[in-house]
Amino acid sequence: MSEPKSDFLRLIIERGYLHQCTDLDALDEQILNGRISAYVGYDATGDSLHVGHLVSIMMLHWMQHFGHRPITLMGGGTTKVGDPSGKDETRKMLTDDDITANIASIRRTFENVLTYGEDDAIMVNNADWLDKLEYISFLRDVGPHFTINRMLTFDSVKLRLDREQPLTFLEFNYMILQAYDFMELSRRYGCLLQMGGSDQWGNIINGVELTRRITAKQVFGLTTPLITTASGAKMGKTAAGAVWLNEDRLSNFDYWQFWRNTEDADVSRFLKLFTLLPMDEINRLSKLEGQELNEAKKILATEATAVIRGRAAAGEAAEAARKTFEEGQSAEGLPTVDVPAADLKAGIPAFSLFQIAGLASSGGEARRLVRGGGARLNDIQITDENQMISAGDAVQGGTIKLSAGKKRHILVRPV
RNA sequence: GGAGGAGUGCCCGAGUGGUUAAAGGGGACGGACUGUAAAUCCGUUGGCUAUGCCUACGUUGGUUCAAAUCCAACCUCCUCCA
Repeated sequence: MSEPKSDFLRLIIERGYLHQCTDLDALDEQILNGRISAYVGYDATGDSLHVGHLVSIMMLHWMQHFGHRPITLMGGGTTKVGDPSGKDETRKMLTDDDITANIASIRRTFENVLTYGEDDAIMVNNADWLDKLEYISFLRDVGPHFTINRMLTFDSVKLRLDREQPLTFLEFNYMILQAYDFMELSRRYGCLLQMGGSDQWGNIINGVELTRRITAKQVFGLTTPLITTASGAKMGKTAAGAVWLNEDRLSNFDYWQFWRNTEDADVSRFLKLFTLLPMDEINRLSKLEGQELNEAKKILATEATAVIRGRAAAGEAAEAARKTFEEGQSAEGLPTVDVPAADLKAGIPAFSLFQIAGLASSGGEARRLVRGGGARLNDIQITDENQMISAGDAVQGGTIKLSAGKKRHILVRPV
């Protein structure tokens, strides 16, 4: 395949977003011909996406950047069915209310990255059409285009069957519905392209083929690589769990810290994937070595945070980090936990307060933290796990700073 | 349907009557060293109203002073045969 001519494809290749594409040359031509619409589907199982979704979100952003129309498809309908990919167990069923709330919550993240509007990015919910499907007519329209033989060869199905894990008929239908989504988006919005992670390749292909067979239109699929860290770990796993994109799940400070703690070997790649910095700037930063590379990491952290949390939030997080780590003082931008003033007045044992602050998941863990010498109160090491901490320990600003290790800091605020 | 094997802590995996909250490894957390990196080294790693108590080795019941370990039934998975 020749070097693409469109800015969009050139950029995503240069920045490392491309894994596979159904027909790169033809897609390139379509993009050159004018504005296209492209979509990525997101599950509505949770109330926030996490960094694992970030690559595809960036793709949507770049789409819009180059004047195309990104569509965020929320799986309000498919979530009721459950994607069997990569799972051995059937998911618990969510209610319509849960799903609606999840979609609203996820949308808040997207609003920082995309511009929504009549003629801009749109968010659609596949429940809008899936909920209304009539079984027999749906079967007659779509059913003939899928053979069971082929469906059984798809990894999402095959893996489950190979392990003799139950796969319900409900879940078995997931891939058909996802394929149907693509066709529906093609019909409704002239959507030409579906993007997604490499694990979605099979599902995407189904949509491309179904659309071709029923509407005789060529649509395209494009996948992004699975991003792992240089050490081989899947990205975005921390002790606290996933690295959430929603602020109410993970503070701006902690989100910034996640990027700040990137391994040296990942800095260049992550700058390309997760920031909007121009390539010559990234190339310059990538040349930094040793201690200087820390500057690149700070830029990575701030820029990556700015994309998802906004420029202001990124700046505050960077400033809070600077004060905390470079000047060693407690800063306002640190994550804060509210504790009833009455409780604090009476005094709370140190181990208990660490647990309340979320720095330890159990009292025992908090006690161990203290015993190991990793617990600090207002930057002074705590030696007695039962030490009472009370309102009198509040410093300027009326908050109490707790630290677990060198990197995790929390301000406790009496309310 | 028949024969055999297996189910252990977050994960992998050792353990075949008491000294087992359960070896070892991974992961994670803390400490040292650094650059808020990696690598390395040290420590910790079920819960609690905590020098004690409670809960844990697929499930339920049983034997025993004492069970992850023995017995029975059941559930699940793997291999071979039909």
